[in-house]
Amino acid sequence: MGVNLKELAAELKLSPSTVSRALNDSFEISEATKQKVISLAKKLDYQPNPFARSLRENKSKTIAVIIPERINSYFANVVDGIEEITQAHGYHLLVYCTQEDVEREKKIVNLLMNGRADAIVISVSSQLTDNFHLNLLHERGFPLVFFDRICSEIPTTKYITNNYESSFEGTNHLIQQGCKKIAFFMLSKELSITKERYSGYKDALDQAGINLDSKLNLTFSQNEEQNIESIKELLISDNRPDGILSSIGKLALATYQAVKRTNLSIPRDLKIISFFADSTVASLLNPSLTTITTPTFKIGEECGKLLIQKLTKPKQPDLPNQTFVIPSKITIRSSTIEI
Amino acid sequence: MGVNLKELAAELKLSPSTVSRALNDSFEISEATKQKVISLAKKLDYQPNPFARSLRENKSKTIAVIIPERINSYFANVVDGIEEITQAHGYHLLVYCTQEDVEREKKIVNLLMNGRADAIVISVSSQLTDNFHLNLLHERGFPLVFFDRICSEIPTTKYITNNYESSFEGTNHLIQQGCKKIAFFMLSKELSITKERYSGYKDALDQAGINLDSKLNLTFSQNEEQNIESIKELLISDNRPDGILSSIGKLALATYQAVKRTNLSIPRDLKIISFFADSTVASLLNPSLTTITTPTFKIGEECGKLLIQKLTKPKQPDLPNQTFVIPSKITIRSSTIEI
DNA sequence: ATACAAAATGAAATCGTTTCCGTATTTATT
DNA sequence: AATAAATACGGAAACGATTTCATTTTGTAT
Repeated sequence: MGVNLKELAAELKLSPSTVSRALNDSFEISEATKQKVISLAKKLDYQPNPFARSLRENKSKTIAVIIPERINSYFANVVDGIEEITQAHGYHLLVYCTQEDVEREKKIVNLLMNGRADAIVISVSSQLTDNFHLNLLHERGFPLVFFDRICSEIPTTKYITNNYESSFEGTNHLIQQGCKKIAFFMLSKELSITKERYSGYKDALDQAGINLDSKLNLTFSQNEEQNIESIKELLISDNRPDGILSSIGKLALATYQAVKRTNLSIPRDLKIISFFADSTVASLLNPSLTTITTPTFKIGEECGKLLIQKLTKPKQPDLPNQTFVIPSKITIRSSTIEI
Repeated sequence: MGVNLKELAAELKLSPSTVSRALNDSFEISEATKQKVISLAKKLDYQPNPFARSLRENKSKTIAVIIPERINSYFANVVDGIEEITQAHGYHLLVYCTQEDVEREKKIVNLLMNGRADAIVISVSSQLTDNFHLNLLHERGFPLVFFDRICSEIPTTKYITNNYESSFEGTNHLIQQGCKKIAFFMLSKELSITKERYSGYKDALDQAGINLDSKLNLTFSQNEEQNIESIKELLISDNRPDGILSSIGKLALATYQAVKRTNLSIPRDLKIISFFADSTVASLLNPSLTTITTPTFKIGEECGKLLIQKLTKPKQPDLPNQTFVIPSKITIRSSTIEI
C-alpha cells in the first residue's frame, strides 16, 4: 500500500539501516540526515509495516481482552478503562466476547497462544476446575491479568472489588429494613464473584441469627425468559422471599420483570439490592434500584497501567501474584426503603 | 515461545517448504507425509506465527471496528453480530471506541493506514465535512463499511435502518396520540442519522399541518448532567412540548431524569418515543418507553458476511457503493399511551 | 603528516512464513 | 524401451522491518 523503508532509502540515497535508525532516533545518526529522513518520511506518509516489526521484535503492541458479555455496562466500562490507558501508549485492543460460553473461551485463548497479543486481560465466563487453557498460557510466561471473575489458583495479578464486604453490607441493609427471608441470586456457582458474594451474604445472615434457606439460593441460566419465569415461580410460591440480593445486574432486571407478572410490589412485599453497573438505569427503574456499584472504569485503568508497565519497560519481572481490591459503593434507593 | 516451522521440519527430516505445504494441505504433498507432518504438529502444538504469515501474505486476518461508544447496547450488539460471523472464519476484531471524539477517530483511522487490519467497519462519531481521513483510506482501496452513522459521500457499502420512515411513523404516532408541540432531540446535526430522522419528523409534522418550531429542536452534548438540565429548562418553559421524538436512546433516559425534576408526568403531560436499543430497559422504565428498535445484531452480521465474502474469496471487486436498509420496528408502550 | 579514536553509514543476517523454481523419482504413453 | 508427464520434495527468495558487525569518513592529538 504505502511506501516502505527500502523505497524511502533509495529516494534518499541512503541504506535502509540508516533510515531505520534515523526514524528511531538513534544516536548513531547525524542530526542533518535525521531531519532529511524524517521530513521525507512525513512527506511520503511512511508507515512502518506492523507485521514486519512484530516479527522482528517479537511483540505485537496488542492486548487481548476477553469478556463474557459485550452488552453489559460493567464489562464495557472496564474495556473503556483499559483502552484509555493503553491507547495512549500505542497499544491496540483485540476484544473478544465469549457470550458466557466456556468452550468459546477456550477456543479464543488457544488462538492467542501464538503471540498475536502481548498480554491477555480476562474476566472468565465460568470457572470450571478445568482452566487448563489459561494455566498453560500462564506457565509459558504469557502475561495474564484477571479482573472481576478470576481464577484464584493461577498466580498472577488480579483486580476485583470487595465482594465479600459489599455483599455482607448489602445483606445487612436488607436485614435492617426488616427482611427475614432473603434470597440470593447468582449465575454459575463456580465463579469467584459468586463464591465471595455468597459468603458475605451467608455471614450476614448468620450474624443476624437468620437461618439460611437453600431454596432461596437460585442459580440462573443464560435464558432471559426462563429466568424471569423461575423468579416469578419463586415469588408466587409459599416460600416467597421478602428480600433479594442479586449478585448479577441482569438478574435484578429479570426480577423487576417477574414482579410485573405478579401482584406484588417492591419494596412493600419484596426488597431488592443488586450488584449493578449502570446507575442511570438503576435510578430510573421503578422503584429505583438500590445498588452495589463497582468502579469499573478504574479497574480497567489499573489493568492497563499494570500492563503498560510490564510491556514497555525492559526486563520487567513476571506479573506479581497479587489481588488488588477496589471497593464498591452501595447506593441506597427506593427498592429497599419502606415507603 | 512455541515450536516453529524450521524446527518441525528438522524433526521430520523434511524441508520447511514441504512442511508448510503439508500443513496447508497442498496437492503437491503425498498423503503419507501430510499425516506425519500434521500429527507431529499437533503433538508439538505448533502454532504458525501470525506476523510472519501476515507479512508474507499481506493480510492480517483482522478487522477493525470503530464505534462512538462502548457502553451502548446499540453498538455493543452490532459488534456482537460482526464477531459472530467473522470469528467463525478465523478473523480477529480490533475494537476501538472514539467516545464521540472526532479527533480520536482520526487518530485511530490513521493508525489503521498501515495494514494492521484488512478492513474497517465504522459508525462515525460525528460527520464533519472533513472526513478526509476516511476518504483517503477508501481511495487507497481499503475495504471500508459503514453502519448506522454513515458518510454518504464515500462510495462504499453501508448498512442503516429506515431512519426516515421510522421517524415519520414515530412522529405520526405522537400526533395521533394528540401531541401538538413535538420536540426533536438529537446529537450533532451533521450525523447522517440525525438528518434522516429529522427529515421524517419534519415531513410528518408538515403532513399534519403542524408548524415546526425550531425552538423545540434541541442538540445535546456529551455531558449527561448538562443535557438533563437543558431538558428540564425546556420542560418548565412556556414553550413546553407535549411530545418528544428522541433520535438517540440516552437522550430519552435524560428526559426521564429531567421529568423527575419537574412535576410533570409521562404520558399525561408529555409523551415520548425514542430510538432505543435495549428493550428490557425500555419495558422497565416508568412508564415503559415506546421505542423504535433497530435489529442491530443483524446489521453486525450483515457487515460481517459482506467482509468475509470480500476478504476470503480471491479476486473480489471493491465493495459496492450500495446502502442496505434494515427496517426498525416500533414498539408502543406506556410513554405514548394516554392512561 | 601520521596515527588513532570517534562518528556516521552500509551490508547482511534475522524474525517465520509462503511460494516460485528447480530436480529427482515414479508412473504413464507410444 | 524410450520418452513424456505426473508426482513429491528441496532450495532459496521474498515479505519489511531491526540490528549486529563491518567499513568509511571525519576529527583530534602528537
